[in-house]
Amino acid sequence: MNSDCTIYNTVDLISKRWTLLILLELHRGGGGRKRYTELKSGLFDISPKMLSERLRELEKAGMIAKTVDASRVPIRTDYELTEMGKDFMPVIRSLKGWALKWKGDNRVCSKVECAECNLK
Amino acid sequence: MNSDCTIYNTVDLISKRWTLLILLELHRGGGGRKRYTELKSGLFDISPKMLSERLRELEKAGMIAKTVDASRVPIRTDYELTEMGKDFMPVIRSLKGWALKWKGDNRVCSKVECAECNLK
DNA sequence: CAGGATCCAAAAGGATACTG
DNA sequence: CAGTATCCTTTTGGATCCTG
Repeated sequence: MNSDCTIYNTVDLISKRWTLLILLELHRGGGGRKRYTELKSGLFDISPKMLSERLRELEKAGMIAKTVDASRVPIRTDYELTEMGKDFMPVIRSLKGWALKWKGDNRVCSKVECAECNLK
Repeated sequence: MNSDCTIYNTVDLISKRWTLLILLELHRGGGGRKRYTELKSGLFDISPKMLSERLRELEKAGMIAKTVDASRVPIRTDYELTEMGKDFMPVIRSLKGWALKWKGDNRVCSKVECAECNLK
């Protein structure tokens, strides 16, 4: 369509399955670094293929940063939100506000561990 | 995943291809009613199947309203944003703000008629 | 542990023709 | 005009096994 349109490309990135959930997962509990396996169990149904694919996309987009510590065995990898990624949270918050206002009768799910709802 | 989670369901709705573009198209030029064909030519690459499918979804979600005037031939149909739909614009605006801040070097495409960028 | 490689099923989307 | 119906291609994603 308009592959040189920033808005369109942004929508294209964030509208992919799991993407928002991964960002929320990285934001959970005050942010900070999270391991691949940690993310994987937080998003408990995701396949390794999907997770690494999305992580690659998000890293390329500049929303997350990857740190590898190869000095130890096994290799340790961490992911965290960049400033750009953190700054995206208000967008999600805005979406949540809208949903709470207009879809309130469906109510936000009550599970404490629901990554989708876990945005303050 | 969590089909009873409002946030998740919202993301699921709006992240579908064309959905945001249709909303923007309905918002264009001060809002107001738009005909099916009008929308179709505004989103010039969309297939009739996609357009009617998305319109149905959005209507069901309560974001747009459909008006049919069968008293005349040919039948005239109009679509417009509901209050819920209009109230969604700040969410898109928030997304655009983020994109302009962080993806500014890619710049928003300059075409005046670009529906994606046409949000004030 | 942190993925990559493969294979396969399902869903999404496009093109086109048709209709009340 | 405002779609529906059909067919077919492409994409997406899940399951699983493998490896440095």
